[in-house]
Amino acid sequence: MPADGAEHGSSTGDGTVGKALDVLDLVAQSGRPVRFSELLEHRLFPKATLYRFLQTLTNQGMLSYDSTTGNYALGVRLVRLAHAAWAQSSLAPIARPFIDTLAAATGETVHLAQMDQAQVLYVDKRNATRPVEMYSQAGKVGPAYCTGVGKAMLAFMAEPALDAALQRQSFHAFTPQTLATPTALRTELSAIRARGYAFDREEHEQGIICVAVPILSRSGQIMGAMSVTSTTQRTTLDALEQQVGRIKDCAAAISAAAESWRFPEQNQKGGML
Amino acid sequence: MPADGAEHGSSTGDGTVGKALDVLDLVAQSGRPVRFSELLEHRLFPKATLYRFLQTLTNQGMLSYDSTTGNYALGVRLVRLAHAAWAQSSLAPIARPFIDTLAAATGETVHLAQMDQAQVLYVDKRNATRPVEMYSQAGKVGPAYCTGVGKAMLAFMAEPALDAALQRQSFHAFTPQTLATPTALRTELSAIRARGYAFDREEHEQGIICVAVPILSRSGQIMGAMSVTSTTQRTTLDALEQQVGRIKDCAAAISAAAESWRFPEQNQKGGML
DNA sequence: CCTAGTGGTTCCATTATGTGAAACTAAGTC
DNA sequence: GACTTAGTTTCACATAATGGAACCACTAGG
Repeated sequence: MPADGAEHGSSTGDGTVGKALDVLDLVAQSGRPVRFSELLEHRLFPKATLYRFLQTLTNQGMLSYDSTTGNYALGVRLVRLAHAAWAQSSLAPIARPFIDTLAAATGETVHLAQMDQAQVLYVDKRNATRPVEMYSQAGKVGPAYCTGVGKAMLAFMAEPALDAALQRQSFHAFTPQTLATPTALRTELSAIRARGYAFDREEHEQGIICVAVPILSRSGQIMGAMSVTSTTQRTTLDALEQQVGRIKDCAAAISAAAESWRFPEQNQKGGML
Repeated sequence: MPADGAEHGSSTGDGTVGKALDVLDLVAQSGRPVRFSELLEHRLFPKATLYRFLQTLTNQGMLSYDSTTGNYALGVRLVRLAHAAWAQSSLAPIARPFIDTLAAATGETVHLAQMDQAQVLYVDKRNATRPVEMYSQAGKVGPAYCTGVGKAMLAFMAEPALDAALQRQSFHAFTPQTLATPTALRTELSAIRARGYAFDREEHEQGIICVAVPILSRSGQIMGAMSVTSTTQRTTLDALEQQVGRIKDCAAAISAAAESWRFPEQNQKGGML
């Protein structure tokens, strides 16, 4: 019984379906339409096997195939599925109004993120100046160990899941400030847990700082995190920290909204809240 | 669920992977987190089989499972994949600047759509007057036979594909103006082919009109379509038709951009354009 | 306390399915 | 015309999916 934690087998784990999804990832990772032979070079599967997977996935609309160039690309069916995923499994639709308000109030960039495969997945973003850019921004992934939202979420994960997640961090030192070892990170995480929110002290990108708070369910489960981000030119960490009350209020509001959400249709049966 | 459009390729066709994806669709269709038993009621698979698929998909992050409520929902991994799909297989990223310009110039709503499983998939949208509401629109699907973009694309499809697509239209008469038979539609399609662009004469929604043009590749392949949409209150079809030159220019520009795109990295090897 | 019912999980013999080396075709190249 | 390189098909074989049935874990009711 795989509890709902942030645990994913990923690597060619569960049977045929898992393998097929690996192929999907392979195409996604390459970031552009790719030829059969290019995919083959990853040595993930033998020729015939890979071929069969590509056929199947194309058939299913998960991949598209351009017969003139011989290129495989991710299929539009994914966009359709993602639309549904977005609506039902991410915090984004619930959080939207709150994030709008926060972005307007702070005048800074606001990120909403969730955990996916031990990485940070940005599910929404408000850039005070520019309007939102759908899948171009949302859907992006980033490292967990060196971003504000990432650390905020890690800090409030249960031990077994946390352990698994830490195992999968790359601990690449993007900047001199990056906490590039598991121990350093663990120390930081308990500080965050005590403090209730996290900082990004230019750990991922030079000049970029943020303050991030976790979004917890009533039962204490980590659902996501949000951050207010800025640059060292525009402001300081201390100044950002002034906003923390506001941000926590916003997170609490999102959490409450998510709680009472519990999906309309469902209540008709039995109010098992 | 048979509101509009055609049933999609469910058919439980290609092996295990296809079946697993059907389960994914099942969850997507329900539009909210669902219980095991609810999914079971669709009688798509026997108990044990369905259970195994849900396990696998959850493991893979394609579904998420909330252990407190026992609900399955679409997983965030889909959002990540969609991000990639968006970037590599849809016209949206290429078309964006052109669409921006067009929306600004016309002051009307602009849609960018592609064909997915014989239905129209909106991959981008600009609403000139109000702030952009892309989240709610991009990823949405609509019927092909009674929308401007749908007809524009159908009109320029090759016969075998067109035939298959028509087979899958529901031909539900949304309004009195809807072309609700294959023959009526085919007549309209050849008119569109001759004219070079399509109208929507309140065929899908009362009061909504649009003019749509196909986006064709150099080789004549249909890549997508775009439309300028308005209401009968604000304007008339004749007035919209005035814009057609502008729209066609925009479509041509997008096509050209897509052509020259051909994905950077790729040219290094052999210029097989 | 027992019994029936519901919703979910696990077993395991059966067999369908996926597997992949190798053979084959198509299209260039020298 | 011999020689690559890229993609497709075949087929004997073994793995992996299948699903009926048994098995919990609860809850309700008697």
